[in-house]
Amino acid sequence: MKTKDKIIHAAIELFNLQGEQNVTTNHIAAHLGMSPGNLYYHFRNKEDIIQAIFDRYAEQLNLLFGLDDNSGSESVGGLRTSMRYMEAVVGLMWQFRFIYENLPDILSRDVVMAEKYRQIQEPVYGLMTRHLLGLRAQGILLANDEDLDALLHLMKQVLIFWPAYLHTLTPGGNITKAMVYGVVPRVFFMFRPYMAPEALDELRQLEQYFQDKASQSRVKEGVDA
Amino acid sequence: MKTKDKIIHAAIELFNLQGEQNVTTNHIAAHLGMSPGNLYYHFRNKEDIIQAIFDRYAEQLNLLFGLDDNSGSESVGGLRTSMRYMEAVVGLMWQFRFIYENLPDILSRDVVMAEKYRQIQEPVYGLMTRHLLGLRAQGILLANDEDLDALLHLMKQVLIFWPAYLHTLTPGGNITKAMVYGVVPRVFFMFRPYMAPEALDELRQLEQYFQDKASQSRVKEGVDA
DNA sequence: GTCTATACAACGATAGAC
DNA sequence: GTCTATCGTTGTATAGAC
Repeated sequence: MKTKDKIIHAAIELFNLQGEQNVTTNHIAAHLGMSPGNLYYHFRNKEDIIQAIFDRYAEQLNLLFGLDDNSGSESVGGLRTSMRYMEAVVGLMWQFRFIYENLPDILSRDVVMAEKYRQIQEPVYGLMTRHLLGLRAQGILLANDEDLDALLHLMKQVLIFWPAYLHTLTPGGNITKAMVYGVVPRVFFMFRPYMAPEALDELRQLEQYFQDKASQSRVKEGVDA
Repeated sequence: MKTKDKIIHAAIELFNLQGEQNVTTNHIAAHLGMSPGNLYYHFRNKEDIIQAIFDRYAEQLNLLFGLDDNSGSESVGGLRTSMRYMEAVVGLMWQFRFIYENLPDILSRDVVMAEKYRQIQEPVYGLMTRHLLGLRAQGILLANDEDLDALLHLMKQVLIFWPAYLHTLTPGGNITKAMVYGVVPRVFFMFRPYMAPEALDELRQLEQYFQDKASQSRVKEGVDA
């Protein structure tokens, strides 16, 4: 693994564990048994490191949501696809939780990153809009345009700030992957009043699936920290 | 006005305007045309100032939610009371928005404040639980215990992180009071599927009331910054 | 590429005169 | 109560040898 990658990796780990603001460039270097000077050979400054992490985040996001394949054949998908999206979100939320935990702070400190963030998120919400419209076309979701939009934005806010919310609830401040999975039933709860009765059964199954996931990761907690 | 109060006042203003972490004790002193030494005569350190602000916040919260009057005569109230609560929340969110905008950060930096925060919030959510149960008893709200609890926690998260969410949406990062009012229709939207049909009309009136409020403050924007 | 050593700036906080 | 002056610490970042 290249030194640059090692630094990025260590930075993510320390940021997640101790909070981005509590981790200095010296900490990162020390954690790698490396001199601060060496770190600055590979990165201009701390912001530069965070930006590199953001790029990784964007990469994974595009990959998981299939935003790269410009094959034009975007599968609308049913509730199974919704589930895949939720898994992607939860995975990213865990992997890059320091971003979610201090979003306003990180964005307000660097205008470039704020712009980058919005450009990363935008296509995802385009995709989600099309996905919800698809669910409605299939008769799974029963809602007018206005309600669909409200649901989308509500979901957006709840998802983005879920790690931050967990952070305020836990005294020590350390959240677990199982806790992150806890957002799924909440999102489903918001959609339930708008689900077609026939689809409720499948939704229940998906909810069960996520509950199992949550307990699985509760067992192997710390392994994939 | 006593110097101590002036400092608190200035601190709140600067924190709200520029973000708590971007405001140093020197900035506060300079803003008041005062020496740093003088500021430190009145407060032991920066945390001390923030704690004082927290105490003010708690005071106002207790006042607005009537948590002081231990007369035992807690009026359960209908939707008009819900409205009063919403106004209280929005008002506090605006007045102390820097707290809401960087909650995880502020709490993680100071364990004492984290505990204080939880002790401030707790009775409010007790009150809100009783209020929602009251609405159900009056036939305004139709939901089982589980759904009521889910609604409460969802509302809690949406409200607390509304200013932070707005912060991520606005490029400059400066939010307005009118924008803060925007959370009200979202909260109402979450409850709508569980409202009794007879109550929907009154809900619509309340929504109109808040829309007017929002445009009013849009006009006098900056006056009560 | 990596190290040691160090410059530099910012901020928090204090001492002591008035 | 308020000032001026200043210290100490910490974190960012660079210079220059290896």
